[in-house]
Amino acid sequence: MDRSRPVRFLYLIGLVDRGIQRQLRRILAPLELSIPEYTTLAVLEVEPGLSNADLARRSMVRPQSMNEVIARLEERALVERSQHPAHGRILMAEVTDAGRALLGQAMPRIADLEAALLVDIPDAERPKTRGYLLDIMRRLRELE
Amino acid sequence: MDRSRPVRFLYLIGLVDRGIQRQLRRILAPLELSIPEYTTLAVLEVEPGLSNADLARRSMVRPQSMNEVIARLEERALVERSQHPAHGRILMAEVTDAGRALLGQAMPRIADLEAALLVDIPDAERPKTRGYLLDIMRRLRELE
DNA sequence: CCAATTTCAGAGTAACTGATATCG
DNA sequence: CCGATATCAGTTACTCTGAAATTG
Repeated sequence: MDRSRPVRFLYLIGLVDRGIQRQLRRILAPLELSIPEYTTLAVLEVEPGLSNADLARRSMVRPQSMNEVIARLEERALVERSQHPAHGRILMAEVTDAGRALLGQAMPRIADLEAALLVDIPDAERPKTRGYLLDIMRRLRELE
Repeated sequence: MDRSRPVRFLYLIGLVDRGIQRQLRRILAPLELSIPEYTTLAVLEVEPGLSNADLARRSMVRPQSMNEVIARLEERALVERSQHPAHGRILMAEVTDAGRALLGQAMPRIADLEAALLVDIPDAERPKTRGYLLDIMRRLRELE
C-alpha cells in the first residue's frame, strides 16, 4: 500500500502556491501592495460594485479578513466605496484612477510571470486544466 | 483587451490552495498538528534521513522556516534526528513510532478529502494534470 | 578561506475567532 | 426577531530576513 499517496495532489498545489506567492511578493513589494490587496484590486476592476461580503466569499476568506484589505485600500485611496442605493448597510467598492494606475504597473509583470510558469502547458490543454481547478473550487465551497 | 486575464491561473491556484488549507486545518486541529508539521512528517516517512536543508528545498521554504517545524516535531518526539556519518553538522531526521501513529490518524481523513475534491477529474486525466503542476514547480525553481 | 548547514532572534504577512452595531 | 452586513479587537499560523556558529 502506498502510504505516500494522500499527500500528493493537495501537497503539490500547496507547494506550487507557495512558490507563486513568493514571486508575487517580489513583484508587488516595490509597489507597496500585498498579494490580497493586488488581487482585490484586480477583481474590483473587472467587477465594480462588489461589497466586502461579496469579495470575501469570492476569495475564500472571512469577511473580517477582507475588511482589513479593503479598509487599507480605501485608506490609500486605491478604491472608494459608496452606499448601496437600496440596502443602506452595504458598501459597494470600486477602483479609483490611482488604483487603476497601480494595477497598470503590476499587471504586465504578473502576466509575464504567469506566462513563464505556464510555458510547458500546451494552449489546448489550458482551459481543461483551469476547468479542473474550478471543479475543485466548487467541491471546496460545498464543504463550507 | 481582457485586462482580467493576468489574474486568472495564478489567482485560481491561490484560491484553491486557500480552501484546501482551511479544510486541512480543520482535520489536523484535533491532532494538534499544523499543516507544515503534517506534510513534513509525511515526507519524512517516505524518505527517512533527510536533513533540515533538504526538507526546506523540497518544500519551497527557507531553512529557517523548516527549522522551526522540525524542532517542534523533535520536541514532541514525533521525529528524531541523528548525525550524518560523514558530515558532522548535518542532522538526518526520521519519523518515530509516535509520529507514525499520528500520521496514521491523519492520513485517511486527508485521503478522503483529496478524493472528494478530485472527484470531477477523470482518472485518466490525473497524471497529466499532476504533470502540469510539476512543470510549474520546475519553472518556479528556475526563478530562485 | 569558502560553501553548506544549523539555529537564534526579530519582523511581517495574512489569515483566524469573537463580539458589537446596524440595516431591511 | 432574524439574517446579512460591516467592523473593532485580539490572536494564531506561517514565512521571512539577518546574523552567528559549526563543519568539511
